[in-house]
Amino acid sequence: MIRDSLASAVRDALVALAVDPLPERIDLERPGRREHGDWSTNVALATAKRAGRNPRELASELVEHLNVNRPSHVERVEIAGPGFVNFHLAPTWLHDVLTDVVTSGVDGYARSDEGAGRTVNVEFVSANPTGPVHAGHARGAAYGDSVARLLERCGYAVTREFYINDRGVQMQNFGASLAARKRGEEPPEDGYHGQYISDWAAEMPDDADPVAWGEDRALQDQREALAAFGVNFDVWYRELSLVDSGAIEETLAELRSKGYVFESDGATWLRSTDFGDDKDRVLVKSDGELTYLTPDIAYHRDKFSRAERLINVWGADHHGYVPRMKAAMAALGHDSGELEVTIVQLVELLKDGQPVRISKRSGNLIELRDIIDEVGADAARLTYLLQSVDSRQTVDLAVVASAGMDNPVYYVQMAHARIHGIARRAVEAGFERVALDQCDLSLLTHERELEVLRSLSELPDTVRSACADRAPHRVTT
RNA sequence: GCCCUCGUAGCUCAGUCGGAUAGAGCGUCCGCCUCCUAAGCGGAAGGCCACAGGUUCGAUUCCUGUCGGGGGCACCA
Repeated sequence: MIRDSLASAVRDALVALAVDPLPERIDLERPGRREHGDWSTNVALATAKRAGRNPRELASELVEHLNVNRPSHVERVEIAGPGFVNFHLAPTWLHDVLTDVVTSGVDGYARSDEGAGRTVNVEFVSANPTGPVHAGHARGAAYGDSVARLLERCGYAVTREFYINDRGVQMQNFGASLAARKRGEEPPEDGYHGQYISDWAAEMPDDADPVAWGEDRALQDQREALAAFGVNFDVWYRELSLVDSGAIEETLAELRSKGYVFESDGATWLRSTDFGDDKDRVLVKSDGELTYLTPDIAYHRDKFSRAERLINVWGADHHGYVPRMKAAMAALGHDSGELEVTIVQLVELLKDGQPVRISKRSGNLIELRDIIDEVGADAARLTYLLQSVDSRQTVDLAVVASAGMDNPVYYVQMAHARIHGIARRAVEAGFERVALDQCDLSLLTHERELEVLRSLSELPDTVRSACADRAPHRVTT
């Protein structure tokens, strides 16, 4: 809105000043310092060189022209620094922002349609179906869901997907552990030893298949815990369904027909080094068993048949796995970039100031459910989203649960309470709320009022960039 | 050893396509309760952007190297 009108005014000025070539884009940004005005452009710096002009002179001519032909709301235009052009605006431009916010509403403001309905599949959490969702999954859950929400806000058609690794030796260990507890015995050495195994075994009917029953039990538990966390998946995709549908064989056949598969040492290999991987990878082991990779390739192939773009949210311990999956997708003919993998760094959980060691073997783990019980789903989610997933995060549960100013969650809650307090007072005092177009917006001149409006004016850009960079922490900070 | 990632205020962290005097919260210090939540508000101090080079009008940002933290390097999943 205001940005467009300023940009077109700048463009007109450049034309009037016979600048050639004209820049393909005119950037208008909000200066960090108030004295640099409300909006600023570096266009003189950016175009002077190619147009054979002196930046400072060009800027000064621009300023002169713009002060004569002032766009609406503009009070004055100034030159600053090496050639920045700064616009100082009347508060009325922020009043327009308020009108825009109110008419667009909660669901309409800061929404964009740049996704244009393109399909994106966001896969996250994907915990093994051998136990509850635990603290190690929580950050990825909050992040993945928030990225999905941002994408939806920007007009993409999003599928939230959970991949279930229900094939392989871990499931057998899990089933054996349940069966052992059911018989009143200790689980096998390489089995699962958590308390939940005993609890679930007690629920298990005598005639149930421990593996199949256990998977359903685990998934039910995961689904409930994630829902309580505000995370709901559209698709729960079972690895076993790839076996049933023949997708794995199809995938192997396609890779083979494209010439990227070879036999060596009795095993079947993917020549992933053709696509940037640092070594070739085994698809079928010499004993005839599939590696973990092979069904996973088939799974991603299937996802590509359902969405134009894939986003995977993986834990830091999987980052070495990224090049081979990208290589496999390239072998199947997909452009790099159509598969994005976001690596979420680990969270160190502090309880009573001490790091909590999580061990799945011994069953010493903090469940997602425990965190929700302790601090609440909203507080936990916001805490995870306050920081870029690129860096390791330390979460102190005592702080998240605390009612003090060192807890940002609490700060937000208090602001919310206060706003409602003001509204309540207004009602008690007999004020009646009227439509915005019956209000005298020119009364909004206090610096604090303008500050709020300025923040609101930035929200659409914030959401857009948070979406484009898959960085929900831009919205929360 | 190789690869990825991070290193910014006392602490926890932002910093968008390379831009102006590097920002926020907490903590610290100073001030403020006689009606909108003191569960609060206002103000101040606080920086070798890990280090060394390079690229250019300009580098916290891009490139190379060094140091330090974390992670990964299977015919495991």
